[in-house]
Amino acid sequence: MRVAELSERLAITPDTVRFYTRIGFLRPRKNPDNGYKEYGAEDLQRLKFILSARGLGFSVDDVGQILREADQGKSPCHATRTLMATRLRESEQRFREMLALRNKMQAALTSWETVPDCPPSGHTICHLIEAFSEQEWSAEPGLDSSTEMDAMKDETEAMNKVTSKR
Amino acid sequence: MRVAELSERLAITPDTVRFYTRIGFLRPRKNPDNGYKEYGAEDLQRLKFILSARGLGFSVDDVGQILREADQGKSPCHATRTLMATRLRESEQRFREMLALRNKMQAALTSWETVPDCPPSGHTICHLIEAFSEQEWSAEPGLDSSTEMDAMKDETEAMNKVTSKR
DNA sequence: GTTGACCTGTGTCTAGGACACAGGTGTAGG
DNA sequence: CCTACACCTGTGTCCTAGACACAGGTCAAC
Ligand SMILES: [Zn+2]
Ligand SMILES: [Zn+2]
Ligand SMILES: [Zn+2]
Ligand SMILES: [Zn+2]
Repeated sequence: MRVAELSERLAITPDTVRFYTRIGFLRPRKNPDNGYKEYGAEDLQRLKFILSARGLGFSVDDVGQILREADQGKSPCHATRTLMATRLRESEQRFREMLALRNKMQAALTSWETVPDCPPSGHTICHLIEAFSEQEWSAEPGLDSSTEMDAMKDETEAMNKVTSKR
Repeated sequence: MRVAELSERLAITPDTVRFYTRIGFLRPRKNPDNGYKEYGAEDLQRLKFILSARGLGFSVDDVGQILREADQGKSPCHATRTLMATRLRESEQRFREMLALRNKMQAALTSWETVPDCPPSGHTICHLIEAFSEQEWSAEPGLDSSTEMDAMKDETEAMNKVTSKR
């Protein structure tokens, strides 16, 4: 099996296979005739595992850690649990930030609907952006993350509703 | 004003100022005595603008486009509106993906609570990951994004509730 | 003059591949 | 046997948005 066949089998690009080869996750043997890399059944299994782990939110570094532990004959399960817990926490964090940003973007775009294009005067660069940011700095004096917390609560409710719906 | 003072004024790191200088967004004059970069009032204004735009979700490239247009004397408002609309759509997309991933991560971590650590057998790498992914592949046969759509609807409802709460 | 704290510009690094490119391989036709 | 041409391969570089390391310069105190 060469890169093309392996990548076709798992519905990924050859570049992804090359990448995991480059960082040492796959160990093909080098065909001495043409210098091409020949992948075996073990590489196929490893690549499947890598893709599964990546799809679950593990970083490439995490996968490397797990693979290394497994290669040494140790059970990587503890690392798996710990890393997943960490990644999930990080995910929540970014999720929260994205939610706040998304709301801000929507608010900006909506508020711009009633504002005409600003002429290119010298004392501003783009009034739309500058005005919205200024207004945001001056307004919302007591917004100490309590509304964010409410947002997160509603989020979670919605998500649980969805999850239990299956 | 040198990097330190400028960065201190806007509560950012000197590296950020250096970065925007490196890519040409700021144009300090070079002090011939010591080679240090001297920033003026215009740089301060531009940097404020850059930070506002970045905080609204524009990419650095977007900001460059807007700045270039403004420098040419043209009104960048149209570009601002168009780019923001695009960034908002992208944001929704990533938001949806993050939501799905987050649910998957939670489901995995929960399901692992009732499973013991797998011994390091030769035919698997980490049973936790492989079993969960397999189960996921085999289950959910008719999940053609309709449930995801429902999720998005609930998301939007929750968000609107939050937004209107202010 | 010298010590030492601080400051500066430049080069390199990050994650996860995507992309460009020069050259090799294989096969069909002549 | 040789060539044309499509496809394939490995390697090097690029992307975000800055963060970090580091050698050397600057400035005030002593
Ligand atoms: Zn004005
Ligand atoms: Zn404008
Ligand atoms: Zn087993
Ligand atoms: Zn395991």
